[in-house]
Amino acid sequence: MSERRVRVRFAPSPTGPLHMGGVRTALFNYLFAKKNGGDFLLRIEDTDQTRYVPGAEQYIIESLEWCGMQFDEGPGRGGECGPYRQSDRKPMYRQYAIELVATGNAYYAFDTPEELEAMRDRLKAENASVQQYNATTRGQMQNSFSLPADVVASKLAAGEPYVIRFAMPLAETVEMTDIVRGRVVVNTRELDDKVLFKSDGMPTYHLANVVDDHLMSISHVIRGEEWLPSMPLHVLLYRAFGWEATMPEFAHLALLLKPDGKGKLSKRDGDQLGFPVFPLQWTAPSGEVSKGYREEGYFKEAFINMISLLGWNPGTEQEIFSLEELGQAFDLTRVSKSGARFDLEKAKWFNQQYLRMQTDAQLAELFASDLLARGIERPMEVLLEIVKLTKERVTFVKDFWDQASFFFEAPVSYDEKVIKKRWKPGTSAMLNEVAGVLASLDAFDAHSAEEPVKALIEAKGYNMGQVMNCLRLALVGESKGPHLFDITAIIGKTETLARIARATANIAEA
RNA sequence: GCACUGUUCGUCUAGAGGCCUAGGACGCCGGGUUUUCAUCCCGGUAACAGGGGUUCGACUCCCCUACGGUGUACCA
Repeated sequence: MSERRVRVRFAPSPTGPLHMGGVRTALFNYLFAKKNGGDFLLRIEDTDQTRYVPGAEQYIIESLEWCGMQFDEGPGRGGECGPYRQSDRKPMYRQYAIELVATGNAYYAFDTPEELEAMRDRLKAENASVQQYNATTRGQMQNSFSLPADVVASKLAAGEPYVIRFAMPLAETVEMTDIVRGRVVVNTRELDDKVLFKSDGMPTYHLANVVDDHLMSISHVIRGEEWLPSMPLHVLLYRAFGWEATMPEFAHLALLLKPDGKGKLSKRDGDQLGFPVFPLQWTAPSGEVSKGYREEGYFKEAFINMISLLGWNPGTEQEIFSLEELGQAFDLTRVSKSGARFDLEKAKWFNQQYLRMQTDAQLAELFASDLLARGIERPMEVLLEIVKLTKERVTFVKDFWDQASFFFEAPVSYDEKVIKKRWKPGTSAMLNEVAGVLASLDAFDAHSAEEPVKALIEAKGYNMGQVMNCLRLALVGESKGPHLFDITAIIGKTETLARIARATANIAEA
């Protein structure tokens, strides 16, 4: 058993963009594969053509790529067990369903949707505890267990629509082991005769999933908790096929919850929640656009790191992990049993941590493209200086503009609160004196400018705080930013003097 | 309704019967550094859902209740 090669798969259905919960499921699969030197496959489960959304599959692949989770086998990448899209595997499934019929584990059913509804209504009216197609009700329905063999044969020969249902045992205890939850016991009396093969010729999730996992030699099924209730069906299918010896181990992950604690996070939440639920921006066929972490300015490393710690922890106090490190540290047995709620503040903190890990040159490069979008171009040396001075006060690359726009544009307004507090009578005159000192300088680097200004303030007995803050107001427009003379050095003498002149001319003394 | 599943600070979590006066992180609050803002440093706030057992001893084991989640489709 322990000799078995680890092979896991992420098996989304292309009914829309992948949301962060899906990304986390993919990530845990990926990390488990890395940890165990195994394979990570991508399989597209598109057995429901009515829910197919154009672009969704591409979106899923792009998302995995952005996150750095390269799959070893999958659509567009190939592999020994292809194809990896269930619609492309369609011809393979029927024989498995028929095999189950032959062994008495499944049967043909001819009931129409109306008949099914009638059955459920009737059982409901009788106050039955369950309204299901199962061992006790199937005898009253239209199927190959209840109908005479010749009738069934003629219906099939006549091409009448049918489905193939699993014959769930009447009352049998199924004991299973889940890596996250431990032992799970269910009695089959609670389960129904699930449709395995649909009348449109496609398998349902249950059949396709089990058959493909078997054919692809999947060793561990790591999926969302919404599948926990169907684990017994799947286990029974493995038994019915005689594949129990190579049945994968199961691990059901607790779901990501909505921030208000009302249900699981779903695709439909879009960005109604005040934060993105998708890794990448998504434009629905309707034209509606949902935000993505990538477009919001998150580093993918921060996104992955943040998501990895939702429902898992390494057991140490380390919180910052590269994808590589996660692959070393990951352990399925340390996955928590309860659902996790995402915290935007923590996500921002992660991004800030990763932003600080970037080199100044990388940040300058990123800032440069942001500036370019604003029509601003500056030499890289200058941007490098600005980045060094402001990187400690930003969380996202896009924040650089808020923290550094005054390096490029003179303030258009002045913070009223600062004016009220600092711009006392005589301020303009003081600043003009400072301007006079600055105007006389030859060298204009931070040190050369700072010393004479301070000397002036001390010689005249001015209030250092008042002069400096007012000078900052003139240059920046508000009370923020790096060391004042680092600013003057970058914007230069001409611009510095111009801003002082404009401020003294425009700000009224309180 | 029924089945399954879960429940430690606001949030993510540590805790596998005595190491717990329940630890960390984010947030928040206070203080210090900074002539501004931010950073940084220091400190603080805040939780074992409730009730029964078992045990010398329960956050840890069992039962019940409450609350939450998922499932109950020819959807995945």
